[in-house]
Amino acid sequence: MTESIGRPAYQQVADDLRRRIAEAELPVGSAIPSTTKLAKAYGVSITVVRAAVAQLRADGLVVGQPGKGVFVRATPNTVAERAASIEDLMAQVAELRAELRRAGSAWPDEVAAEVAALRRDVGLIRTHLVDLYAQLDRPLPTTLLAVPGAEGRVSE
Amino acid sequence: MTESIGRPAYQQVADDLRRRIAEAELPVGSAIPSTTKLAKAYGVSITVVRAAVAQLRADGLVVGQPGKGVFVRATPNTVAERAASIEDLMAQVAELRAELRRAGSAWPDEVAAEVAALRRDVGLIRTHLVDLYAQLDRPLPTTLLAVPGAEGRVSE
DNA sequence: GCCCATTTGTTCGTATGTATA
DNA sequence: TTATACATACGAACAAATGGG
Repeated sequence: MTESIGRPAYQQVADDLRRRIAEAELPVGSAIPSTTKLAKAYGVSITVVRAAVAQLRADGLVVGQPGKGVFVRATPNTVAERAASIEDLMAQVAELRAELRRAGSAWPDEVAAEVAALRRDVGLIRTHLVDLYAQLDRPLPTTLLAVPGAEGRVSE
Repeated sequence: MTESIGRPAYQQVADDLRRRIAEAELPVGSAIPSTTKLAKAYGVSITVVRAAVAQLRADGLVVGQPGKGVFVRATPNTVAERAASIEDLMAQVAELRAELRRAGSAWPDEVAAEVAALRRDVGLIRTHLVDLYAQLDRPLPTTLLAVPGAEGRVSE
């Protein structure tokens, strides 16, 4: 109606709600307007609002409680902030590896095996994260690429 | 018949389609039956079928082409691979912590602190991956949801 | 405790637009 | 051109949960 662009109405509503959540106009923990209120505010039908909210719910941004409302669960831009935690994790792994090398043979063999398996899985996760960033059409954080953790040679 | 359980009809249809895709009854690359055929086959309305297919599409299992059909894009196992690695990583961390507790004083304190920090960051990584899946219009792999001790609480 | 308005979640039917064959 | 099929959008109805009176 108001928009004549090709993008579907329910996605436009979902995008606007994502923006309002990101800009803290709809803070985390608060309830978004009800379905009927959103329909009147955006000038669309109930079906369009339901489709938009269903998309946000599928994304995990909001969670609905029957009889109460739909509440904001997280913000879309927390992803970029949490990307730093990856860097921290890699640093922790590197530190742990250094500690392991320093301790040398004082460590039980089975524990060394556990740590090795842990390192392997972290590398796997890193690979998957790279793939996910690629699918997001978002540049991979340089800190994630610069991590040399994938190639740790412990005397084994 | 299938209404004996409280699970919604569209989720039951989605579950059955996932099973048929996983068992290669609907191979990757092939087209699933049309909306009307599925509605008649399952004895439900068009709306239910469309909701089920929309869920599969959000999970990245199928992709729809207007005028042609809905084609299988991947198997649930493939999609669940990334989530499974998370599960393994968390299991490894749990095992490592158990080993740490068993070894007792044999472990240096600084290493114990590193492992604790590592465990904290693994939880952060999990939430990070959840958000990445959200931005990919894929809500959550079911295996990731089924992770034991999956508290949706981010310390916030 | 009971009734009632509100809200979400689900389901139904139908109509229109667009793409494919 | 006609037919099929998906995507979107409209309206309507019911159940369940919540909260106020």
